[in-house]
Amino acid sequence: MEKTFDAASAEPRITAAWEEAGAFRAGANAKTGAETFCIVIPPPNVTGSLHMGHALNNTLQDILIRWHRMRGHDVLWQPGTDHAGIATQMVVERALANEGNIRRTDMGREDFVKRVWQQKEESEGVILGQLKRLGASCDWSRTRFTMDEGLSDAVLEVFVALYNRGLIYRDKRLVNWDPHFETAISDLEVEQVEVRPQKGNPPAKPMGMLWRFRYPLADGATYEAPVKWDEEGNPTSHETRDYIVVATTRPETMLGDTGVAVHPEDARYAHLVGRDVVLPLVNRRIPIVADAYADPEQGTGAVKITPAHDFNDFEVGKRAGLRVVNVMTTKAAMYLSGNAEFLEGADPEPEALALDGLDRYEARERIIALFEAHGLYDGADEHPHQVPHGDRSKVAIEPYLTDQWFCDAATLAKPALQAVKDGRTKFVPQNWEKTYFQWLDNIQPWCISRQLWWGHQVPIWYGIDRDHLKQPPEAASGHVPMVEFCAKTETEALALARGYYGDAVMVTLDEGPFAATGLTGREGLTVALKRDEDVLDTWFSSALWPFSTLGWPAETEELKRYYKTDVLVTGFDIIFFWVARMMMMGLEFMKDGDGKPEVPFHTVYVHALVRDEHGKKMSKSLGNVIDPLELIDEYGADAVRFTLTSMAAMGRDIKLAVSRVAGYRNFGTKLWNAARFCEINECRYDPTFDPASPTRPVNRWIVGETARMVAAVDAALAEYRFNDAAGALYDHIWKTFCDWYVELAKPLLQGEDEAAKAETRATANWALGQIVAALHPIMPFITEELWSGIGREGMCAHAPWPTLPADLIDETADQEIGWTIRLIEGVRSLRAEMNVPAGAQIELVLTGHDPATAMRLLRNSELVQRLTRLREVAVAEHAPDGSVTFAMEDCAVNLPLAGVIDVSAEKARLDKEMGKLGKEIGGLQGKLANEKFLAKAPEAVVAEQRDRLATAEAERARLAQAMERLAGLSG
RNA sequence: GGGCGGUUAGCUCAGUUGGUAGAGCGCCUCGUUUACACCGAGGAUGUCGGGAGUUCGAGCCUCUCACCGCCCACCA
Repeated sequence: MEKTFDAASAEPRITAAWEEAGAFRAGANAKTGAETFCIVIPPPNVTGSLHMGHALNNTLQDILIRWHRMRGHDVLWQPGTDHAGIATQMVVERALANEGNIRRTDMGREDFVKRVWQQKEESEGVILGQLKRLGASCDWSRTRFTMDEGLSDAVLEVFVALYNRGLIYRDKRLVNWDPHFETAISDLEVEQVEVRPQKGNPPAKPMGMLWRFRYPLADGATYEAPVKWDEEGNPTSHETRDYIVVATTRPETMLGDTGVAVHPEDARYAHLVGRDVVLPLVNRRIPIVADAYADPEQGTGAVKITPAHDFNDFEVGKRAGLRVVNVMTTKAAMYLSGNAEFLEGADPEPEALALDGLDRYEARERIIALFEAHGLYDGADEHPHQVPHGDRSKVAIEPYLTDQWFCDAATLAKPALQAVKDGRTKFVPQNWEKTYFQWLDNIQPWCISRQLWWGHQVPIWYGIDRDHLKQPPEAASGHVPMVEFCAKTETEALALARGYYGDAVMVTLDEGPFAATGLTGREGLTVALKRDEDVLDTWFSSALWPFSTLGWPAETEELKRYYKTDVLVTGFDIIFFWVARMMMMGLEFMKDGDGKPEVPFHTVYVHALVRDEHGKKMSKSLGNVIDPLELIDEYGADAVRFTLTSMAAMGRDIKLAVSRVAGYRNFGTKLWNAARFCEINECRYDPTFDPASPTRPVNRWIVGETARMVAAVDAALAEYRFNDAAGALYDHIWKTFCDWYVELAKPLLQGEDEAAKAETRATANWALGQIVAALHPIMPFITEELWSGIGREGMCAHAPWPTLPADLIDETADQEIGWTIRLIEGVRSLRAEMNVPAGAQIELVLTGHDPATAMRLLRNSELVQRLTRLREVAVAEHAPDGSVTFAMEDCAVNLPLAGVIDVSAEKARLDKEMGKLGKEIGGLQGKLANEKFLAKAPEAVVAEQRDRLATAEAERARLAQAMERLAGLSG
């Protein structure tokens, strides 16, 4: 064996061997009749590359998967990738721009989508290859893609079913509009960003301010407005005004104002309710209305109402019957000329019309200036506030009135809530349930349509309402009522349409671009159906992942066998996006054996997010990404995996320290060299070895320690305490096995007693085999290499998981070895403290012991001598003069150092030790003198304190004796 | 505004039913004795954020304050 494990060369070789053997196929290594264990991977974006979050997420899944597979369960880890609508479209558009400024719109939809597929084919292998480099043991033969044929079929099936159940519907309402991507997005894809007034004069962008504008009352009306108040808030002076002041953070939307609202009980304005104002610049008469939404404490108490560009205003407008006037394009530029809504009832100033086509921020600046020029500007205050932004585009979203498809999430949420309340699905850690409940309790309709080209196209075809078929085209040029045909295929849609129109009408498909006004029925009897151009939210298909990947809607063997799946492993950032929606869809479409709705998984394990050193989410745009592949290159996948596993306990953030990766690489090397040691000492594999058979305490001890370690790992993994599993392995391997067992075994392995040697060799190999197997789920590569290296047959990935009965733990051997270790540590410590030269051969004299202790020492004297470099070990009545001494619970250990010893230093040392013991004894005595403690504490605790006191007192007595001896010497 | 976390050694963090405070890294001393210098031996370092309470006993439970962070909703 080499001195170190060469991860860079071994990992690809091992990966290939696993693949060739089909080691990760569903059911591989399963015992007959074994229980199933299934995880569906959170599908990475098809154009993505492995980041730290993936590395953590997939390491944890792989640990569970490998653990169960080794235990002989029927395991499936279902892999795949996500088409990731907006993200992928963005990637391809950027690539197109780099290639020479071709825009998506110049290419046309068909060519563009073709181009995205091409990109998908190119990059899918990248992310999957990276998962393989991490060691992920998915059943790669079952890899799926959210837009492949089968999964698309599932999407259609679900859409049509939900449509027919009335749970998907089309609605015209305000949505979050992303002006960059020119699509609607869901509430979840919006993030609030605080905006503050920008520095500079003039500021780069007018924002973070609250501007006040005067809206003149119509017909020259005036009123007395209070301008000063006394301490009790009663007005003391008034002025005559012919205007009302409104305050806004979004001046540009004033072009679409259709009202001004005041609170019904606001005395300042009550008399104005019902009157009109003339909207400046636009010259549109708009009413002053009373609505409780207007907050007298906010701004001026009078609020401009723009139903087309604000969610609250939209509601106010509905209540007050106000018009909805959209003044922006899909790119959030001003849309004025040729905008019939805007022009109706208005007589815009030329300088207002000049704003047409301007970006909203530029328009804002110009409008403020126009108000100033017209003498209607009433000042402004700094007003930092939150502005919604698109999470992908990072631009401010615009509330926008459009037709969109919605999913009735509130209805679907009910069973999803109940399932968690009933414990049919559990969150680990449990506190995430609260987050889940909170969101589902307040869930809004889910906007599922996107105005993108990359995704599952909405399976809806439109045809003109049959009662309007006979109208001449010119009469139908406005809003023509349409009917929807929802079907999985064109053929089915045509059939539905034929049923609707009857035999007298010819129904065809129109492949041309969609336009609502073009949907006229042909005079005579032909209707051309047009398909809805929108695609579905990516998460719509992701929501089906746990059953669509298993073959649904076909009733496959895998679906029967592996649904419901076992545990979903994910970060908390997608509980809403993904977990909740999988719950909804699973419960809506899947049934258990009794025909009852079935959850997609019984456990959701929520892990932390890997963040940068400042606790920020790693992201390309921030440039704070640590690339897991670079870490794998440098330290190997095992080290990266072990690092992430050992940090899995952290609450919400993992701040990655590269130094730890190096440390765990060293840990692998340590194990590697322990295996080398065994090889050099001919510790060969003995298939007939029975771990209960060793007779030497050292061997019995390591068997017991191994059993303890495996039990700890099992218990930890069963409760998803990954870091505890890693910790148990780390301690056992480094401290117990390498630091102590290997050292304690050396005398036996290198001694003359052939029987002891044979037993130790077999035990060492056995213990190493257990270690390698138990470590495999976390460090699959080095363990796979070692498995054959220590003479085992087959793959470590299919090795039987260690099962060690607790009766392998031998208390007697534990005590003997534990005592010996403490003795060795004591001697070493004393030698170091006394500055005894490393080469100095000194002796040890035991005093104050009973015969059993003496025997114990003599049984282990060879070990003790060797590990502490002693010339001789002896027992005596009295310590030799000039000894330094330390106390154990059942003896005093003396090292005669005549001539070397510094008497006063030794006295000081003993003083210090006795002081420490005295303090402990004082505390224990106090406790044991406390009647309440004796009365109320459990007996075991009281007994433990008594033992501890006795030990401490005995040790102090031994040190006191040593002190007396020293007193007889000079110094 | 609602909710959830965090505050433990110089740094990054563990600490599972309350019962002698731990790890890794870093630091100091010694050491290349044939598994390993990606190493070994020894060592130093903590009013467990502040305060109060419950308890025989609190890092852990309760209350409160402070600071840091996240999520949700919303403030024209």
